[in-house]
Amino acid sequence: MSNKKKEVMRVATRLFSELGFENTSMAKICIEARVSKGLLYHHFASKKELLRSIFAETTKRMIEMSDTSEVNANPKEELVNLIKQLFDQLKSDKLFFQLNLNIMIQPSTKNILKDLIQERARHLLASVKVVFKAIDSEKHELLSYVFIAEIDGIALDYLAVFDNYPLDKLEDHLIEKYGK
Amino acid sequence: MSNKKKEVMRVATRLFSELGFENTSMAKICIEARVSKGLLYHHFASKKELLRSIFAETTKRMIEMSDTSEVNANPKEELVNLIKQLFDQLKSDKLFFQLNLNIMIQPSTKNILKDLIQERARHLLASVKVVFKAIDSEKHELLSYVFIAEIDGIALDYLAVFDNYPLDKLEDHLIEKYGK
Amino acid sequence: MSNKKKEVMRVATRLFSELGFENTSMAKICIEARVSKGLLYHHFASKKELLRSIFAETTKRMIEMSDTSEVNANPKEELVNLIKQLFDQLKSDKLFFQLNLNIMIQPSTKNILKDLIQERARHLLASVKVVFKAIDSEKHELLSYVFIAEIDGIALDYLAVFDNYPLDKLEDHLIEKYGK
Amino acid sequence: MSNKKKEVMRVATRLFSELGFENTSMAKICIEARVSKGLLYHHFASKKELLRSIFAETTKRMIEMSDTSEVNANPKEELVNLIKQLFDQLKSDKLFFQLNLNIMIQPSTKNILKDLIQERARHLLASVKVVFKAIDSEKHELLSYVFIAEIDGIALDYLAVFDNYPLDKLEDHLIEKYGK
DNA sequence: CATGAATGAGGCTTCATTCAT
DNA sequence: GATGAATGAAGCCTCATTCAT
Repeated sequence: MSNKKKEVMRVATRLFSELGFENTSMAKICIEARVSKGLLYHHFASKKELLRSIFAETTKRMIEMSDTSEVNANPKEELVNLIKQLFDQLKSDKLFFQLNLNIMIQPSTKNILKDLIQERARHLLASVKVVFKAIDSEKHELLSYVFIAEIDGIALDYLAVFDNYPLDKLEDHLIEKYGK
Repeated sequence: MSNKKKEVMRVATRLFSELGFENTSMAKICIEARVSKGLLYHHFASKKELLRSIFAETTKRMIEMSDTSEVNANPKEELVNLIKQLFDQLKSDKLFFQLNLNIMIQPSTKNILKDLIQERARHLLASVKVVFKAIDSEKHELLSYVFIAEIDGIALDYLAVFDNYPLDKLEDHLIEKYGK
Repeated sequence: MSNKKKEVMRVATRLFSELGFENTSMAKICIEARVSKGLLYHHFASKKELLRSIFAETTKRMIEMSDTSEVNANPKEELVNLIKQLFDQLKSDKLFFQLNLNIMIQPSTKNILKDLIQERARHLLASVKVVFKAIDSEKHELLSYVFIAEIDGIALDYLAVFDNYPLDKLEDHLIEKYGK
Repeated sequence: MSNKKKEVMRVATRLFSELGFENTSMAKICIEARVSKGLLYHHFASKKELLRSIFAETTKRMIEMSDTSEVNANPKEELVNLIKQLFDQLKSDKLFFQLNLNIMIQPSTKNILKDLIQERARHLLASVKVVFKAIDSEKHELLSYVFIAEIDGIALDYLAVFDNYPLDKLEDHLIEKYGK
């Protein structure tokens, strides 16, 4: 991928995160990426396609990351590691999580990304299920949904609902709960 | 409040939910509410004010509802009732929940509603705390945050992430977990 | 119809004629009509609708004109009058005829106006048929088509094909031919 | 002329016909002709030049065709043959005629082709005059103009004005009229 | 001959908001 | 309370053309 194309995606990701998809104009992206409108549309057919490219790229990276994480002998340890990893990301890249929540909820962007969201969700669920199957094979599906809901809910409350959210205490709580 | 003003709020709520705040024009609201632009701006100083009015009205209704729910002798029963009530609402008024998630996450609308969101969150947290205090006075704050995160996460996953979300199974699971 | 709306139609008609539909920007129409873009779109939903309005208005005027022309006792005299009238218009309002040829041939505009063109053509044919029926009841349909083709062909050749077109000689020729 | 250059002209002719000159982008021509933009501009200095090339090529073919038609002893038979030939072309290649009408009337394209249109018109008139001179030497010029107007008008009405145009009946009529 | 990244002006349209009536 | 004409900035996107490779 050409340098300028990458730079456009970088800038667009940041602006979509900070301002929201609808409030980020293609013109602003061009200016900040130091690129002409023509070039932007040379690489991305539309604003929607740009969003889809960003979302797909992100999903790809997520999947790669989870796939390369070594399979641990102990599933509970694995869960704890997963929790730590998620909370680290949440702390270090608030904007990125906000963007992802954002575009999955906003009706317009949600429709644009319908298929990609499904794909990502399926993959995430499958990954978590593998771990829970080793812990409780009977209720592993339900437990996976609960686990994901807890993480998503914490992210949502942390990013969008509460001021002074006790993120660290919640992390400790989850680690204790799932690590036994 | 005049009939036309109410109708405007009704229509705006629906359109904001269906299309998102940024994708709903004042013109569309006027047309669907059968009201002139002049009248709309007579009642609401701006689009932001309209959104704030809707959000505030919703918060007011939420608070009234939780305040009128009789104080139950048994806190666990109370929790179960709360869970049932929340899931019922979630099932019967998806769009409304979507709107609320939406505007709390979207950077632009979030800023418009900053104070109102805080107020609502504080109230919600306080209500839940009261219940958990009766169950486990030591960790009641943390448990309240977890409880809210679970509800929010389930709503989020149900509305925006998964297809075929097993909402009923999750409800049963929560009822069993919190009702002991 | 408000003054500004009429002015927009006047200006647009002139510019479409002079420059062609595709080469007339909405911005130019606004500037020359001294009207804001917002107002233009308040009155006309799109550039296509503006064109349709102009075409429909023109058709209306044409039909009114031909309907009010007194029914002449002598059909041949009537034909001669019709010819004179058409040539007068052709000479006095070249641009207007050019616009009409233009938009009926250009594929994009033709599609926009499909129904209106059909309607106008039907009316014109019917009017001419009435006259020819009184002259030659057997072949009146065919003769009407030929007559219209001659007029249209002359207009086309005069406006778009030949330099120094002998318009007056052709008028005299037609008058003699059809007036016997 | 290289294969790719020919292919570009073929594709451009078709697209100009189907969509109109203004609505056909150079990019689209490149895609459909499977040619890069660089190559297109290597062969044609500009979009205008491409149009001129197409128009000139067409004129050349027209002239060759009429020149190779053997000089017939009988001018009336020659006229009838000419009529048949024109109607055949009109039926078999509607789009091509539409393009030619199109670009001769559209103000922008008309200006681009001014000289080429004149040249073609002069040639056509001269050819027709030769035939009519043999029939009626006194009024041959006027009759030539009328004949051309009839053909052009019929083409125009057939292609752009009427639905269900009785093209065959008009052909028969002309054949009878001019063949005596 | 051939490619495709890159430009920047300009096109159509939408929109929140104001104001005279 | 109520109407709708009017504004002008800004948004997404298209396009002919150039140029380094």
